Amino acid sequence: MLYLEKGVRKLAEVRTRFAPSPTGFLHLGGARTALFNWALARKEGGKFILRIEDTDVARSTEEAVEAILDGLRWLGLDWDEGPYFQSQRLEIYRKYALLLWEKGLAYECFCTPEELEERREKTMAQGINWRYDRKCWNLNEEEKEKLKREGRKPVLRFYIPPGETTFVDMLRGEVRFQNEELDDFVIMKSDGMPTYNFACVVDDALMKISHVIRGDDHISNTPRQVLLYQAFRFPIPQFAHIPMILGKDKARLSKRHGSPSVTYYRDQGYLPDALFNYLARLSWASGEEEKEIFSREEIVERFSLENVTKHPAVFDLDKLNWMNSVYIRQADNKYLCSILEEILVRRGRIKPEEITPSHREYWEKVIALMKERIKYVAQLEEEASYFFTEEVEFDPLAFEEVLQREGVEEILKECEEVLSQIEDFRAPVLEEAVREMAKERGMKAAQIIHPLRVAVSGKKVGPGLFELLEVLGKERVIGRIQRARQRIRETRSSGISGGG
RNA sequence: GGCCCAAUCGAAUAGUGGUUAGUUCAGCGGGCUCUCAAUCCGCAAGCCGGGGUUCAAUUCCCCGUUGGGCCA
Repeated sequence: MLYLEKGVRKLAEVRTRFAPSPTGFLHLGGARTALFNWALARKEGGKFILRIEDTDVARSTEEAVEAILDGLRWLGLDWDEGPYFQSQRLEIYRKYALLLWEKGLAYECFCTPEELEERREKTMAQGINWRYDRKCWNLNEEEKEKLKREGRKPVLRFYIPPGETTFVDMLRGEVRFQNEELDDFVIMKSDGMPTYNFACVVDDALMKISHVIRGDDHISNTPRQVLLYQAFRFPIPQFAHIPMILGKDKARLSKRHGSPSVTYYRDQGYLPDALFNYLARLSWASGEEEKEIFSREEIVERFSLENVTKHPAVFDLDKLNWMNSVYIRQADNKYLCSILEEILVRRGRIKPEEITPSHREYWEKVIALMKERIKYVAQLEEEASYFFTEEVEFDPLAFEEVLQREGVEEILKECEEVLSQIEDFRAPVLEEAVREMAKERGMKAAQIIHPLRVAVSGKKVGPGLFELLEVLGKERVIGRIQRARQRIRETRSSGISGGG
C-alpha cells in the first residue's frame, strides 16, 4: 500500500529529480535513486529533473559532474530539465534566507566552531545530549553589533519551533520526530553558502518537485526540511525514502565490495540495459513470477512505488553477472564488438590507429563464438587473451596434465601434418579430418581434441575446438601447434617440470 | 550516546489472518557433450526471538535482538 500526504499536491504533473553532489563518480546507489525517479516520471508522463548540488566548493569538481552526466546518459536516464547547478543559484538562496530572517524565523549566530565544541563537550560530560544552546538567539542588537565589529561573520540558523514534526513517507506511512531532537540548524554558512537542507528545500519547492524519491539515509533530514517548507508555506511534496544498497557484508556499499561506480561496470563490458535491469530489480519487483528480464519499456510500464521494498538491498554480483550474460547472448555482435574494441584499446592490446576492418571482422567472429560463455565483455580480454596475442600463455596445470602426457607430442605432430593439408579451414572440415585421424589411430577423438585445445589456446576450457580453430585461422593454428610441440620437447629434455 | 528506519531460503523478492510459503540468482546432483558454457530435469534451503490479539499469526500490536541510517 502507498501512503500519501493528504491534501497536498494535487498537482497535475509529476515532477521528480535526481540531485547528486559532484564529489565523485556516479555510485550504484545514486544511479538506482535516479532510476526510480526517472521511472516514476516516465510512467506518469511527468518530468525528470537533474540538479547538481555543488555548493560544497571544496569537494565538488568539474570531472565529477561529467562522470555523473556520463553515467546517467550511459544508463539511458535522460532528463527533461537541467542540469541546474546550485552554485549558480546562490542569489536565490540568499533571498529566501533573508525572508526567513525578516520573519524572525532565522537568526544570526556568531559562535565559532571552537566555542561550540567547548560547550558541547561540557554538556556531553554531564551526560546530556548536546543541541545548539541558542546562545545567539538571545543576543541583543548591541551585542550583535559588537561581535560584527570584531570581524565575526555570522551564520544563519533556523529557529526550530516547539512541538513535533511528522511527514508521510509513501512507503512507510507517518514518521514522527520531536522537534526538541532537532537543533537550530544552520541554513546559511558564514561564507554565504547555503547548507544542504536549505538549498534542497528551496530548489525542490521552486522547481515544483512533486515526489522526492531519495535514499533512506535522508529520513532524518526530512523533518528539518518539512519545517522549512512550513516556514515558507511551500506545498509539501510526497516523500519516498528508498532503501540503500549494501555490500555482501551488509555494510554500506563501498570500494571494498568491488567497485560501486557505474563507470567501472561500463568499462568491464556490462551492458547498460543489463545494469539498468539489475538496478531496477533491487528493491523493486513487478510481482511476475519467473520473469527477471525486463526491457526499459517493461519497467516503466510496471513501475510503481507501491512495490518497492523498505529493507536494505544487498548488491549481488553473481546475479548481475547472470543478467548481463543473458543480455550479452541476446545482443547484436556488432554492438558487442564495439564494446570489445574499446576495452582492447583501453587496456593497451591495440592502438586505435592500428585497427583495420579485418581486425573487426575477426573480433566479431570471436564474439560470435564466445558470447554464450562470458558474463561481461572484458572477460574475453582477461580470460581468453589467446584471441588477442600471438604468444599463447599456457596454463601450467593444463600444460602438465594434458600436453606432457606420453605420446601427445606425437599426436600434435600428426595434427600439424593433417591440418596443414586442409585448404578449406572451416569447422566441419576440420572436425571430419580430426575424427578420421582418431579412427585411423584407433583412439577416441577426445584424446586428440584436448591436447589440440591446450596447444592452440593454452587452456583446458574454451569453446568447441573446431569452431575455435576456424576462428583462429590456419596460420595461427599451425604456428601454435609448432610452438606447443617445441615447449613439450624442451620441458622433456630439461626434465624440469617433473610431472609425467 | 540520542533519534529514526527495517527484518520471508546464502542473495533478490512474491505472498497470505487458515497455503505443500512461490519465483529468480547462487549452491548441489543428473541428462546432453571434445572441455567450458548454454540448455533440460531434479535436490537442498526461509517466515529473527518472546509476549499478546484471535478459534487460528509468517501475516496485526508491543517488547527484545540484529542490521542500517542521521546527528554528535
